[in-house]
Amino acid sequence: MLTDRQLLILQVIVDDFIRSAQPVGSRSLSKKEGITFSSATIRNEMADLEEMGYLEKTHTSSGRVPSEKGYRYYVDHLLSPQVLTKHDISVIKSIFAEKIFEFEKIIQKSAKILSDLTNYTSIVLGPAVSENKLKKIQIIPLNKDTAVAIFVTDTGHVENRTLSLPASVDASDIEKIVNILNERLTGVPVEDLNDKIYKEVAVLLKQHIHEHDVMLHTLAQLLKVPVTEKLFFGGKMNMLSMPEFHDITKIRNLLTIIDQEEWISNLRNNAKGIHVKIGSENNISAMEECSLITATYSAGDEKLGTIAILGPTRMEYSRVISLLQFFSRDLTAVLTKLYQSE
Amino acid sequence: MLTDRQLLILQVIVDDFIRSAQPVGSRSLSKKEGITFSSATIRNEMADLEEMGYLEKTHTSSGRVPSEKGYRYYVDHLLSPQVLTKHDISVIKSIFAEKIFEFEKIIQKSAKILSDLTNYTSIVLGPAVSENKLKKIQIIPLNKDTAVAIFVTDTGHVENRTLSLPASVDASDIEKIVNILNERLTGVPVEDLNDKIYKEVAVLLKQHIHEHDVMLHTLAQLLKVPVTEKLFFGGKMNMLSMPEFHDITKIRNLLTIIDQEEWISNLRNNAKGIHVKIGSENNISAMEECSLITATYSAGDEKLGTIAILGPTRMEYSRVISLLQFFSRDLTAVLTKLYQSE
DNA sequence: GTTAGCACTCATCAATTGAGAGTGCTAATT
DNA sequence: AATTAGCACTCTCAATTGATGAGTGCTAAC
Repeated sequence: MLTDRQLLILQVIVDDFIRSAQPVGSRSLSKKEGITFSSATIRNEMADLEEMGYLEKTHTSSGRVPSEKGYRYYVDHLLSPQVLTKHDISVIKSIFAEKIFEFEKIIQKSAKILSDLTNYTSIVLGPAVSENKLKKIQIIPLNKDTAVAIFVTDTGHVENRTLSLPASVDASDIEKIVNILNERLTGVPVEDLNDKIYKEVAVLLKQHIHEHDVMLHTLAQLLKVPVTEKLFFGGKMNMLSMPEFHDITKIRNLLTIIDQEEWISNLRNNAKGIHVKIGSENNISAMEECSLITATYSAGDEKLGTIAILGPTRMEYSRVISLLQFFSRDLTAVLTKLYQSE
Repeated sequence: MLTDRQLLILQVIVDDFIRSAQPVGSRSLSKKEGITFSSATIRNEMADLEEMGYLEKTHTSSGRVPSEKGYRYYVDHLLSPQVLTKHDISVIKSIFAEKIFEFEKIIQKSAKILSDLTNYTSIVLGPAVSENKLKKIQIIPLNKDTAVAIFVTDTGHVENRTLSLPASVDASDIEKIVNILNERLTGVPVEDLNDKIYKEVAVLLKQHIHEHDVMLHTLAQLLKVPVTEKLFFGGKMNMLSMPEFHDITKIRNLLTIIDQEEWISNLRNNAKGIHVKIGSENNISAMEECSLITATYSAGDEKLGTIAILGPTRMEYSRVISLLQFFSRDLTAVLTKLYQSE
């Protein structure tokens, strides 16, 4: 167990390192406010903290730097919640100031503002479309053998696909198909559409449409294409200013990873609330020097999406957590009000 | 005017510098194949070329580097068209191999493949939506005071907006509105929609709809939001590997510019054919060490979009131009075949 | 238990050096 | 008159050195 003095020293080291990105030495530490003991004492304590794995040295005679374990302890036990400034609050409120409510615009703006406020990279995930329920399907012919299929979900998400029509299918057929689809598929979650098509729609198509097998195949093809999940970034380039990423190859790896959407979609599975992943906890080698703080937002009780801030492990945890907390609460309030009118 | 020997020297210097990124000295040049004169002669010629502005020195006793003027001359007069390898050709052909024709997918894939083939950054612009003609408008209510408006254009582009409905507007009103809109606006270029709404639709709304003024205002609001032009990037991070961009701040400026879409939309105004912009010809300070090669693609005679490759001024002009030429011809052929069936 | 003191380590910076690649100029060669 | 060999000179780059300073660990004194 850590003594009070060790906790204090750990906290001050982490705070200082977060601010300066420089290893913290015993002498400079001893001069800090609130530190009443000498540098020698601090050295002894530091040695103990290092042995326990909370601190590290960059080379034999450098100051100490927090280890991942150190950050983890700091986040779990030593974090003093930061009070947001009036400016922070007003900037966040400004996101919701616009009159026309366009969900996509809101989360896009959120990504921008969160990265500006933190100077880190922000990632905002929209509601998982695959869980949305279908509201309406339309098929709009463009010319004699191409058409656009449009799917609208209950949250207002619009998905569209181009399809090629069999030569023998005419306008009245399409009308019939669209009617069947809407009748059978309205209210069905997007992820179940493919199933339903085969189970329920196939039979009806057979009864009413000449080229039912070709059409069935075409429709199924359309639904195979994964839906475009809404996803916005802010401040991708902020990482370039961090001293820990002065190395071109590191930056390259990191930015390349950021652009890959696989790991991001995993964020959707996060439980409600705020989560902090530090360094290797992210399980991605290019992100070993990064921390990721995620929060969720909801409408009523239903979790809709996720907001994340990506920064160096030397991240302002306290500030970012406060910002995310405040932002997610605000966004949830707005969305709850909006959707309860349904 | 330049002598044949000066032309030869200029060409070899540019070729060599493109390959190595190292200043070219007279001695190493004299050993090159096809060079039959001594290093001293070359030094004299180099001095002349420098005086005329085709070459530069990085410092007093370094080798020579092509100047912008040098590159310009090289591109305009010395370029030997590069023959594409079988591999290049088959990779490009593979873009069009898929059966389902989804335009967006094709240009997205094109961006990826062009950046892989060149190791530069590729930018692919879809057809200018604002010139598309409206095919169909739909308004789909989500709940009692929100709805989604969907616009489909003749090229199959789908644009959607969320709108809030005045309380007094009911389903039958919406149906009427949609009918009026479709009757009056089908075939109208997207960029003229706003005009037409006021000129023609306003009157009709007044006759048939109670809340015509609110609805008119809402509709006009919707059309004010700029359309989302299709735009895809490939290999943004390729620039990080170029020796000329080893400097973090340069990279930061460049990547930040790339992400801004203003300058890219200007590319739409390009005339048909291939264009090369070298360094400061781009009129963007962060791109002073970059060249941009653009090509257009069409369907039949109608220009649809633009493809661009962004690389360092020390770019493999010959290869990139050949690739773009081949690619744009192929894409145009595919699109022409597709749209002539209308 | 705490701290002063000291020997020691290591990074960083500036100055120095030598090698190498390159130039410009001049004088000799063709 | 054009070309080239030769040479002095310039500049970069990498390696070396030494001084400085921030830091540590340990020991002995408080």
